[in-house]
Amino acid sequence: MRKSKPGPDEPGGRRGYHHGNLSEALVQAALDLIAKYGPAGFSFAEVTRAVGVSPAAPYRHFRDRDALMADIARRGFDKFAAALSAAWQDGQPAPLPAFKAVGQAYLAFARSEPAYFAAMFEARLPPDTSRELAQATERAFAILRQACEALIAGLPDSKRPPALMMSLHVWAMAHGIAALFGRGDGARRNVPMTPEDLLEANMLIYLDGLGLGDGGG
Amino acid sequence: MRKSKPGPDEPGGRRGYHHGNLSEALVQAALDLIAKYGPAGFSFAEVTRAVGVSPAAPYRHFRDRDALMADIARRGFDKFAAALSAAWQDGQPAPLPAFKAVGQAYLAFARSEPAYFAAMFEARLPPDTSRELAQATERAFAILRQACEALIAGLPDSKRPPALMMSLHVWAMAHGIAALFGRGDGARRNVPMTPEDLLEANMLIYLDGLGLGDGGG
DNA sequence: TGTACATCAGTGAACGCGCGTTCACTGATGTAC
DNA sequence: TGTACATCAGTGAACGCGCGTTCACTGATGTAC
Repeated sequence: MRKSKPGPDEPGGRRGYHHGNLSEALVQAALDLIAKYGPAGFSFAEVTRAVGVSPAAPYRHFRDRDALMADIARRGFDKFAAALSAAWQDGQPAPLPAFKAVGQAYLAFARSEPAYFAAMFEARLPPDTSRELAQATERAFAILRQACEALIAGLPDSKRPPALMMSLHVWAMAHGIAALFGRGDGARRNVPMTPEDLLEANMLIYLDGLGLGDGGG
Repeated sequence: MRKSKPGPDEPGGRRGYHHGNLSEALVQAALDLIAKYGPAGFSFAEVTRAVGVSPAAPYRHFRDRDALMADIARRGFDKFAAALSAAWQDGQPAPLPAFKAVGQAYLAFARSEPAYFAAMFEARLPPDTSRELAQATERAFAILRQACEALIAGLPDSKRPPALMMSLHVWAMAHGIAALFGRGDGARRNVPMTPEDLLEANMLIYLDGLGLGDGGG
């Protein structure tokens, strides 16, 4: 029922009904702290101080710290799915460039939303934390799979790799590069290539290996 | 100077000089806690209780919690380098199977040493934490690079990819699969392939793309 | 339109707890003579 | 071999602090009539 109430029309503005949109404000404050100190770097109490409410206030919205974290991760996967989907553009103008754009969108998300990324992948939330989180994760992965299926469609039947396997590979390559080299925070390693170039090359070589290279596809 | 003192000959045994090998014991206790609760899941105080010493004892060995964590990560990279090196076997009996073994060793390490793996990659230690840590990381990566160089050597000059780029790709692929699907703790995702099979296939397709496939190499 | 009431978001004080860190100390060990 | 001394790993008590969580409460809002 919580979700059925309309939010404030002006983003960030108060509506005058007590705090207005406390749960939203708590999420934003937690994101700021995660961006600065990592997913373990904030406390429930610290978040209430940042928002300017009493330490008991969040209990009206979240059972505990983990529930807040899970909600942040869920929102993160929703935004992530939207970003990947926007890059994919239903495979327009052509599957290959659209596919590359999805990979770049993965890195762009990790860099521009390090707090969401950390909540999604580094918060060590148990897999059964919430249905909403699992479903949001699934929706994001579905975009990758969709892009892989469209690319595979260009191959003759006998040379088609399993779409699930290919999408897991793509996820792993993008995630590996994002996790090791592409995070927005200071943990970046010193390598003489941008994560973007590194991933682009990795994808091209992989696609070549599948027979989907520029020449062969 | 701390390191010049000989450790106990019997592993885990006390030597009778006060605790004996407290810093070792602190590291082991911290590893147990990290394995259970993640890299943020232990406190200095908790570690002293597990070992059975006073809360002030660790200060003789580690400046603070972060210094202990950095030492654990450094030890982890040393063990990791040793594991990769043992799998590589100087490229014997042949570069390709030895190379595959390195990838499998990456996954085996992530699974069998989740606490070290978490300290190495998920503890968010600042990159300038310690020289020893940076050097140990470099030594582990050097094994990957060495394996890539040996494989590349089988290609004609004009078709050789840059060894650094290739080793970063290999690192990213192995790390992506380990991080998403191959950790020893409960965070595993439900996919219908083992991480080992997934990585093996990913590497083969990538090597095919480089012209290093079974047929072409 | 006006009033009485139900709802429930947020208050603020309180609690017990574990934390990191300090300090002067103790006592086992190693060694100089 | 024996003694006196220096070293330093570990003690244990103490501190102030921020934490999560509870509770009866208050007061703004929405609504029934």
